[in-house]
Amino acid sequence: MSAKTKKQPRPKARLPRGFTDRTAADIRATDEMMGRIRAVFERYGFDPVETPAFEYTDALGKFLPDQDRPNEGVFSLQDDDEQWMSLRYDLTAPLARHVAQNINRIALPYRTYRAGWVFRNEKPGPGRFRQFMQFDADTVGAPGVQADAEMAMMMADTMEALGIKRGDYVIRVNNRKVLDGVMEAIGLGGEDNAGRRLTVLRAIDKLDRLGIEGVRELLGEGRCDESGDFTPGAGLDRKQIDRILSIIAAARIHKEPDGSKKSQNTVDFLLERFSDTKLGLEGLRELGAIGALVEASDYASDRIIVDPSVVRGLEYYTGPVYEAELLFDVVNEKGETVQFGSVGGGGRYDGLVKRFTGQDVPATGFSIGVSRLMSALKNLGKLGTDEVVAPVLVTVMDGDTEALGRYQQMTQKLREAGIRAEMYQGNWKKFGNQLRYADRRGCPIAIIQGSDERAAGKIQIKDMIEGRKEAAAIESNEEYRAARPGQIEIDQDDLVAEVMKLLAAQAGG
RNA sequence: GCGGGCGUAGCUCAGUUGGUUAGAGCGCUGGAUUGUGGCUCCAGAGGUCGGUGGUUCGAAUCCACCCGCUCGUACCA
Repeated sequence: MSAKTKKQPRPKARLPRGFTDRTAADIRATDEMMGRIRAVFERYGFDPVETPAFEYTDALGKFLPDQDRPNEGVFSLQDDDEQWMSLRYDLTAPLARHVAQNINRIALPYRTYRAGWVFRNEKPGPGRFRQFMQFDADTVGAPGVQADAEMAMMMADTMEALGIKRGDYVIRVNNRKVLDGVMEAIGLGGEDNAGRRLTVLRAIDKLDRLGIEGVRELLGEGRCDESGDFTPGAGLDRKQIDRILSIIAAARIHKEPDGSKKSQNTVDFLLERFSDTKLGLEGLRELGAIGALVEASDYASDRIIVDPSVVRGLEYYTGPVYEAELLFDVVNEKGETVQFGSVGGGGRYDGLVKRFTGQDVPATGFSIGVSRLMSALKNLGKLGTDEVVAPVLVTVMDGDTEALGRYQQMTQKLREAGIRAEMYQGNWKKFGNQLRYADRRGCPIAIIQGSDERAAGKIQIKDMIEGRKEAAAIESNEEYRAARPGQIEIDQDDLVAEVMKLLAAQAGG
């Protein structure tokens, strides 16, 4: 036996991990969601703009393309001119590139939105994919906190446009300057401590999952998880830890529902204790201004609140940061309760355009995790309830060209009347298979015309839904096959009218 | 990265103390029941037993290493 006759191994039908196929229901649900989000953004006066999935790697971030791969975390490849290109990992960095490149043509402040797939080359997990969709809005060239306040309000409106009730979500607002100020005050300022500051921020970011005690461990010596793995901490002493914990606890202290003053109370509380650095004071004043702005439009207390524990994407944010959080529990397919937490967030990134142009172009924006939010909404029953009706199936009794032409003509007539319709394309010789197909596909109606009906100028139309009910009572096979449940005979000239009538009756009942 | 669990047909799994051509159910395809969804019956396709090396007369089974999946943890501009 030569190698030629040896069977070649077949490729395995499998997806790269962290990627997923989208079903018809997912696609339709996403389209519906995106339509609602878009309507809100348009109403706020934002215009769409789109950038491609690939960017030159240096435009995305901070990398040196002189290694085998520019950076973990992004998918990169080398173009035929040996330049490194990467798939975008968010929509903000490409927007900064677009604005920098077209700065002379764009009227600032530039209010813009876009949706698109982003890619992260990271280890995936449940609900975490390596390709997912984001929907972003940004205001570029707006230095004032009113732009940040408006973003938070638009996020709130978007949540409600998606059917999430007030009280089922909250927009939390913080300011990076506040935490930076505190860290400066406890001796973590300066270049030397950049690494420790990052460790501190990461520890705070885990508050939701690990609780206050877990964060305390991570701020100190470190934490040992249940698998025995040890995470080194920031190595702060007790006084420093208490100082940081007291600020992130401030939001909880002011959780009593005493109405619209909540955010102002939090800010006042923080001003009393944490205004010992210039940076921190500036941050708190900005937070106070945002609180006053959202309160003026009546978004305070139950929709947008100040919360000093919000950290967000650490690298490029320079001022206010905000995060949309779902407050209800979601039960997944396995019946487990999942806390969805953050479904979107953003903040001010004053330095991103400057990377390209050297000029200050302050900007603020946010991103909605469409895929994540969709699975939450799906579980909540807010989407996919009104299903698309499957097509009417025109069955095939005779497979010669002339007969096929007649069936095709019926199908076209239905389509011309605006009815979803298809002619059976499988093995027509097994009529049972045709109805089985119609059944599984969820077809509402099957159209049947054999030689008997044709000779009489008739057509049988079968109500698949009614037929299923009637068939359930039948036991013997002979009877079952003879019964033709749910079926009526009509004049073939009345096909379209009768189908429309039946569809309307099904939709009504 | 680190730690735990798991790899046999498209899916869910069985496979004796190591023993001959590796099985089942579901699904798929074709057929029977005059031209009707469920039911029943017949037939068929589908497997480098995750990979490589070793022990052995003989390995899906035992050993080593590797790979993959999965859960936790870390990372996530």
